[in-house]
Amino acid sequence: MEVDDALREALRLAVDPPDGVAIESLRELARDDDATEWDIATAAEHLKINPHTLRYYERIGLVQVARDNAGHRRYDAAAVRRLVFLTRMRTSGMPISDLRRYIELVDAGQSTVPERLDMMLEHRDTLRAQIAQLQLALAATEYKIATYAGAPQP
Amino acid sequence: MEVDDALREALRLAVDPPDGVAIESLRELARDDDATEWDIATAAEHLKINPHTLRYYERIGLVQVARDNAGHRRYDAAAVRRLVFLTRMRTSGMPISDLRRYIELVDAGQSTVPERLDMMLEHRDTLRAQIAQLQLALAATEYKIATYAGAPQP
DNA sequence: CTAGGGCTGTGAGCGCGCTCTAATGCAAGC
DNA sequence: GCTTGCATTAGAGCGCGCTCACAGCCCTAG
Repeated sequence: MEVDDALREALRLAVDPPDGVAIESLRELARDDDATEWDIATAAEHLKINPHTLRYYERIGLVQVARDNAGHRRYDAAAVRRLVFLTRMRTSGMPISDLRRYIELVDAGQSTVPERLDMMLEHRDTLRAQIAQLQLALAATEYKIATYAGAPQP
Repeated sequence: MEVDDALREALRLAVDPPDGVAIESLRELARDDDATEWDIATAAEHLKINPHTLRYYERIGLVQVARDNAGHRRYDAAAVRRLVFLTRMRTSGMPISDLRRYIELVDAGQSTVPERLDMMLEHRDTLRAQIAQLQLALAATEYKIATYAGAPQP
């Protein structure tokens, strides 16, 4: 069947790892180069988010950030690590309300580990479902591309 | 290195295909069972979107839907197929403005195939990037899970 | 000493994509 | 015939997550 072949090909393209996730991107999660002390502009640049958003996150209690003697924010390694995690969770669709809850738990100490684990397990499910969705969308897109490119003006 | 092992494991979990995308989910894209004639409630149920949203999509020109003699919407196979595609694109983050443009092109006929192809190619890039992002988020989540579950109250 | 630029906090504004409201209408069942 | 229920339309409203505006402060360069 011709259509089935096209579908299978679209599926293959959609599911095959695109270009490999670099392990370096992960290492930062465990890293601890405690020399960093960034101002808000630098932090925003590295995290690729708007400085306004950084202030906003602090306002709603997602991070605490120390000030220098001019009253300006100084982002240390711990703050940056937390923000990396937060932005990862945000870009993967975790709502701010959940993040506030999670941070609340983190700040409450070790006794909250079980609930945090629950949250992460749930988010893992969400992520898997989301990835599956995106792979379907990718397959649909590949299919359209094949249709459009394969037979130019039929 | 212990940390590296944990990272690699998290990565493996994140990138390995979770439970396989069913090819059946794709087949509907090419299907043509022209017997379908759904009212808005049925269509909404099948597409898993709010009836209000269906009306909204029609209002902004994403689909045209015929009426029965009571003036109620009747979704035929063509409309449903288009809506399946539209919702897939929506859930994968394509903005409504782009979808309007795309539909405009589709309705304008074969001569717009090259531009449609461009749009799909661009969306494919977006999707791949998005999936990569999600896999990073998933890896981060797996890492947290491993931390929380692996060493209960260290 | 002064001007400029970038920071500060806080409240308001905004864009997106729905989602609901309100007024009205048709159609089947009792 | 009347009620019940789901449909219709256009327009208003809303929740989320930023994003910006404003007024004031501090530091540095000239």
